[in-house]
Amino acid sequence: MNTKKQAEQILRDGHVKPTSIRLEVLSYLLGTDQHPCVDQIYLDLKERIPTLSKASIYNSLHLLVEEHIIQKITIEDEKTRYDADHSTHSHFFCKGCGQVMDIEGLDPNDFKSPLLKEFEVDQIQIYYAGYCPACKVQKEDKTDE
Amino acid sequence: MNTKKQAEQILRDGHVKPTSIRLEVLSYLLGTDQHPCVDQIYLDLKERIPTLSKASIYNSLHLLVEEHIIQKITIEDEKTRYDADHSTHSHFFCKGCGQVMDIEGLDPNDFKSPLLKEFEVDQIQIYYAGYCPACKVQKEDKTDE
DNA sequence: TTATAAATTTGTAATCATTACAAACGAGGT
DNA sequence: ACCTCGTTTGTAATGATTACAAATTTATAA
Repeated sequence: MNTKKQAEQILRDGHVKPTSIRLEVLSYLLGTDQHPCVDQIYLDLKERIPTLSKASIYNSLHLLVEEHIIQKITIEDEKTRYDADHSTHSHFFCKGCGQVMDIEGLDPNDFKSPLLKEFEVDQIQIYYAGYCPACKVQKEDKTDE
Repeated sequence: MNTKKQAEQILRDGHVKPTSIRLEVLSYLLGTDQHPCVDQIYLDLKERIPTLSKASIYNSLHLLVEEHIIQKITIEDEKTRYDADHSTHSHFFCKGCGQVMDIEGLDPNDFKSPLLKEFEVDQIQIYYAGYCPACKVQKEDKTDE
């Protein structure tokens, strides 16, 4: 559970200088499955690093995305979320609780349309929207109370 | 090729009052495969309707999305695009020319992960990012000239 | 260690898409 | 023609993101 060590290794492997803020941001992302937005990352890290600036979060995130170490999730249009897992997997956005969760169990090769033969595909993002199990039940029970 | 008539029919079928701006917006979307953003729609329609306000474009688009007549495309994070085709199909975003194009030839049923059994899935969006055939060639030829 | 250069981080101001909202407008019914 | 209600408009507010210069830290060389 040493995300700091893990982060340092990933940065070195990617030939990105492991500065303090980069380590903090990547380590934070490695330690959560919540797909946080910039504000969430900022507020949580700010508690331990009072001098932290939001611009630094943006700097680090942009660099990490460019270097393909993390990925952007643009499932909602108001704000961008970030994910330390840059492999091809899909996300579910719950309209009820607003959470974004990982959906596994899909083979990325299923998404290679023959129409893409002539394209260079760098990234595949699959988004589902709807209601997660908990919110679905709650919605159906809205006749009570 | 009468997108105005088509738009009117779709609005009536969806029990949405076919006001002038709604007809203009839906008709515009039906007549293009460019997945335009709000500004594009606004600028193009403004030429024929000088009194047009951007707020009206937002009003109409929001209503049409709510009524499932069109769909939002949030493949880029700076701006939202819109598509009159609300069926499940995928989009390719070209990092070279910035275009968003439709990719057909994928069966939506392939995307039903067993993990989603307990979920209520309202929408599936599949995004590819990379380089389209034209931009791919151009990129590879960058040694010339 | 100290001096110097380079990169990073910070704070603030600017930008830009989107939202909020009140006033003006327009179609349908009386 | 008048009234009413929903639509459209214009403008101001919001909020995420970007730009950028100053302050700070890190790396390098003497």
